[in-house]
Parts: sequence; structure tokens; C-alpha cells
Amino acid sequence: MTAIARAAAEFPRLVSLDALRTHCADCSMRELCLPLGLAPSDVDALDSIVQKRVKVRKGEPLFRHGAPFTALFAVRVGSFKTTVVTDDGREQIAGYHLPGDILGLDGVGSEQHASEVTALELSEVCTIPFAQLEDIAHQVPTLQHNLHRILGREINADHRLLLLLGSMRAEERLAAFLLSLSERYARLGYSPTDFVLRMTREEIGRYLGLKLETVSRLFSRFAAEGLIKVRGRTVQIVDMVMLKQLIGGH
Amino acid sequence: MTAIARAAAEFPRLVSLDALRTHCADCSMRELCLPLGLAPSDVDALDSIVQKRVKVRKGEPLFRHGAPFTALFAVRVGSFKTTVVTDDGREQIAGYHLPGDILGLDGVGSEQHASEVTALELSEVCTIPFAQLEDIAHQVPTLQHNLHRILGREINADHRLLLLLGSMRAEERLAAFLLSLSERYARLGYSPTDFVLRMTREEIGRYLGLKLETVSRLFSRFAAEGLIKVRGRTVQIVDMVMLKQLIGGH
DNA sequence: CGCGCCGTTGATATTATTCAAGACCAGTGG
DNA sequence: CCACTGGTCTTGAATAATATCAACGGCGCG
Repeated sequence: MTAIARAAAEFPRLVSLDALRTHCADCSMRELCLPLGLAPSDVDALDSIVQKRVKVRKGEPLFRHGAPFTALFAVRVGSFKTTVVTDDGREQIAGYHLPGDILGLDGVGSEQHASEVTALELSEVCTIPFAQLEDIAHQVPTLQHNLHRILGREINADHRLLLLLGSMRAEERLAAFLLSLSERYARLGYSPTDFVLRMTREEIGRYLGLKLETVSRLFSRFAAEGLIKVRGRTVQIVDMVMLKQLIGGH
Repeated sequence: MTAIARAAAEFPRLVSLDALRTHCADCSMRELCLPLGLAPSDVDALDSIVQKRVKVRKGEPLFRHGAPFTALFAVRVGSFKTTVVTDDGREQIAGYHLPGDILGLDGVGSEQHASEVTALELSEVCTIPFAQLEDIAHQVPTLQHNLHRILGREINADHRLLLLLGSMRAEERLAAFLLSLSERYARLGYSPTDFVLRMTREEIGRYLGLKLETVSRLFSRFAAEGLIKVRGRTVQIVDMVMLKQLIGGH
């Protein structure tokens, strides 16, 4: 593991204290977020409604199940989980979110959030009031189009998870999970092979539709088979090819 | 050949397109579909881009996995399924669709459809070219808002299915499936207790993440317990209360 | 009438869960 | 500095749930 990759994985980004407002134009997530492809003047328009950064501490909710839907959130720093619950309290984690991701999309379909978003570590988001976003999107076709694409990509991500939950065996699920994290970290400029999980075994299980013991056993087995190295939440992918072959190996 | 291509081939030019046009204003699905809450003049604007009805025969695809995304479709008559597939060919059914539902939302996130939609019986859809829909939505805020809500509701529906697949036992899944169908038929003005399934046991299984034998056994068991009556695909819900209690009964 | 798909049911195998015990690890206070 | 504590993680053994394999019945359609 390189020092840079390790540092990036282990420490949340430092936040400069002097900037009170978020400026999309300066944001390192610009190209992964809503402003993608916008003209500078349109980025300013978007900027004007984006409220200043909000810090969320580890374990704290950004919004709760049933809360009124007023805004979307863009992850700047840190990571989050989205959970859905049954009437009798069982939970399913519908997604893990990294910088650049947009949170709260589940509220777009109704007046209330059907899910709950919680920080997995000290994190930071930009708040984007939805009514105002719709107004500006109405004037800026590219922004409207970006919003559509973000909603559409959420649907695609959910479909991939449905496929995983509905048709894959436990070992395939975990392999797919690790590979998906790898890919996402790579896209953010981090190491695709070395990273630190931000969630517990139980949370991984609630995402993959498995019990925590099953997840733990699989980590041990993957390590014994030389596919990965694990030490607690630190994971190193040793044999990416085999891991990929594992999916679809019936 | 997809249904659209066939329709284009089958209707010669001498047939007046106007006569074949769908008019949202007259459509019985008006209040369940995109035009909801639109002023009459705005309905006309939407009408102007909605292409003539397309018939899709049983088992035929409306569009295939990987096909370029150009349009959304509104179900007028009949029913459809949306399927997602793994690289190695395993399928998951992500949704069943009834009149008033909008199909093809999975394409909004990219240039191509990630899923495939197939008719379960002789069905009929309206084709809504997406680029033109975005244009009109740009002029009609209510329509833009409706589009957002439709995308958002798809996310909510997917989340409910994730919850089902990730956290429910087989019997709970089937009960939830039957209750969800019941509710949707009721909303369409049909009986909430008596309906005919349009899909095979295997398709139900691919939706619920179960094998067809398991689905069949559960139907038999529910019938033996007096919850439902089954004859082939004809289902009658006898004890709605018990069926609801079954979910979350662990 | 017969063929093919669909559905049911039984016996068995497999997979993942449950229950249980203990190890590890970081933080805390004596 | 060390023991203590609570949460997390690992591992084993027994159990439960669902899948698999297999046979057969039935219905609808050509």
C-alpha cells in the first residue's frame, strides 16, 4: 500500500476553516456531482442555492425515516448509508455513499423520506433545497438533465442491488460488494486494492441480505483462499481476477 | 424485432396517424400518469409529442437490454415485467407493471437501457420520446415535477423490493407480493381480492428471489391455511388480515 | 389427440442462520 | 500501567430454510 493511498483511506479530509460557503466551482467533486457539464455562469446559479456545508458526526442521521423532504444533499467528505425499514423494524441498507454522491433521492417521489441516511464517520454535505433546485433546473436544461441522470443512476444502482439480492449466493454477494467498492474508490482517485471499510460486518450483512456471521466467515474464507488480505476493516484485494470470476461461478 | 419496429412496419402511411394518436385528455389513465394535475393546454403540449399507441404481443420485448434509450412508455392496457440480468445470464425481475405505469425509467441514467421490458399479455403503450419530454417539461413546471415524482416513486418501489429481498422470509415475500398486487388492482378499480396472475410461478420466483417450487409450495400452503384460494393463476384472497399479519410475523 | 409448457409434490442436499463461546481491540478510569 | 468494559469480530456445532433433483399430473393449444 502506498503512503498516499493509506493516508487517503485512513484519514478524513482536512477542511479549511475559512470558507463558510461551499462553492461548486472550486469543489473537487465538481465533475462527479450536479454541476457536471454546466457553463460557469450556470454553476454560479446553482451555487447560489447551495447552502453552506453541514457536518454530520459518526452515527448521526442526516435525515430520518418519515422526515419531510425538503432538500437533496451532496456528499463532500466522508461516507453514509441509506437504510429502509419494515413496519416491524427490520432494516435493509439500500446503499453506501461516498464523496460526490447525491443523498435523499428517495424523497423525490413523495413529500416524505421513505428512508434514513446516517453518517459512517465524520462527514460533510452540501444542502440543496429541492424546490429551488427545480426552479433553477427549469432555467438551465443541462442541470435538469443532470438531475434526471442522477435519479436514473440511482434506479440503475438499485437494480444492480436487486439482482445481487435476488440471484446471487453469499460468496458472490461479498465479492461483488468488494469489487464495487474498489471501483468506486478508484474513480475517486484512491487505491482500488487497498481500502478501509467504514461499516461493521453487520452493516455489510444488512446491505447484502446476510447475517454478520456469514459475512465474517466469508472474509476469513476469501483470505484463506488468497483472494484478499483482511485485518479488521482494512482490506487488501490480492487477486482481483479470481474475485471477479467468483461472481457467476454458480 | 421489437414491438416498435414491427408497428412501424405494419402501419402503412395511408393510415392517418392522427386517427391512431393517443390523446392524453381522453385517456382513462390520465390521473395515474404523466398528465396528472396539468392544465388542459399543457396536456395538449404533452399530447403533441406522445406517439401513437404501440401494441406489444405476449412475450414480446418493448425494448431489450442494451438498447439505446430514446423514450419512456406509458402502459395503457395489459401488463409488463422489467428484468435485469447478470453477465452470466441469471435474471432478476425488478418490477411488474400495470396500466398507468411508466416504463423505461432505467434508461434515464445512461444512454442505454440496463434492463429489458416484456409484455405478459397482449398490451398497449404510449411512446413518449424522452428528449422531447425534457423539452416540454422545461416549459411546463408541473410536468417536470411529475417526471421527478415518477422517477422518485420508482426509487421508492425499488427500495421496498430491496427490503423484501434482503430481509424477508419466503412466506413473507409471497404475502407481500399478493398484497401489493391487491392494492394496485384496487387502485385501478378492480377487485382487491379476486384477480388473475399474469405471470408464471417461475416469474414470481424471479421477482421474489425464490425458486418456482418454493413459490408453488407456498401457494399450496396459503390455500391449505385458508388465507387464499388458488386455481392455477386465479387467486382469491380470503383472509387479508392474516395475510398482512404474516408479514413481520417472525 | 398429443405435445409442450406449467404446476404440484416428495425426497434429499445444500446453504445460510441460529445459538453459543471466546478473542480482539480501543477507549477509560483506577 | 494495567485492568476493565463494551462493541466488534471470529469460529464451531446444531438447526432451519430453501434449493435441487425427480416424477408426474394437468391444461391449453395446435
